[in-house]
Amino acid sequence: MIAWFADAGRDLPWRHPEASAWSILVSEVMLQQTPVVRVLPRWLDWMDRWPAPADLAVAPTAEVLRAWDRLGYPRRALRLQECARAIVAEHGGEVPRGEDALSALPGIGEYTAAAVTAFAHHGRAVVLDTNVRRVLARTVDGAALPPRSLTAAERRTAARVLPAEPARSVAWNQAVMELGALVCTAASPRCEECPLAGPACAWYTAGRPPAPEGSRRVQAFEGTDRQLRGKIMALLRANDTAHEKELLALDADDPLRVRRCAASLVADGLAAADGTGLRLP
DNA sequence: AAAGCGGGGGC
DNA sequence: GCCCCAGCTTT
Repeated sequence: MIAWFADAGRDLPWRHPEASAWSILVSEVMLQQTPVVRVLPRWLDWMDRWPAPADLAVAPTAEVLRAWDRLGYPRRALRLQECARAIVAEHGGEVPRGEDALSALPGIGEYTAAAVTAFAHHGRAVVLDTNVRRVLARTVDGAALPPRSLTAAERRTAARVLPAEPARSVAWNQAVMELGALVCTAASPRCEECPLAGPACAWYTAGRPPAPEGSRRVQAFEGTDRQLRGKIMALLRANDTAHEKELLALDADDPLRVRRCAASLVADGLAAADGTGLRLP
């Protein structure tokens, strides 16, 4: 798998040796639930503008939200700025080492703390993202897909198969994640390209049995508050402000819903009240 | 453990 | 139209 990665792995800027720990942390936050191809241009622009935590810490939040653009889940942008401020205030402007210290930062959870430890600090950490979980579910458990939410059993499995030697564990984490992203994909895995196709993969050996019916249920999006919040944020990014009339026009049939979403954006710190309308914070 | 939280691209 | 994407936070 590590040999496969050396040959087939993508050349991504946050994987370059000169990438700072902060730039790697930023990439990990942007990549939370967002595909690489969509992150790439935003990350380049972001790191150009705010190369260090101290730069982002003092940036106007409205500008931060505009730079986040349409990466989705804009609360991540707020958390990232809070994270930068915490790093400046509590860690002298340097990304702290250790998963506990990292997890204590805003917007940094179990996965991101492990990923920063592995990829920025080259330490041994159990990195369990959606790709790693799927590869382990297939190779170790012979299942088409991992459980819906991360289980203790998955953590045990991952800890057991992770190489003991730190440098090798980093290479392993990088390789298995990339294998899941490029080859061992959720919908149509390319087993013919996979270095593990054969006895190394329990699922392949079992004849690639399908996942149980209805084991996945995606969140609805059309017509949800999430979608309307997104539309409101798009207005604010474009114009800085949105008048009440523009907001209500986003869902002419349900002014209550518009007000509810506007209020929730204010509560989240993503927008501020501006007369009867909204503006970026 | 489940729900809420964006947005876009692949099939 | 459905499914998925380098998850986190709150309930």
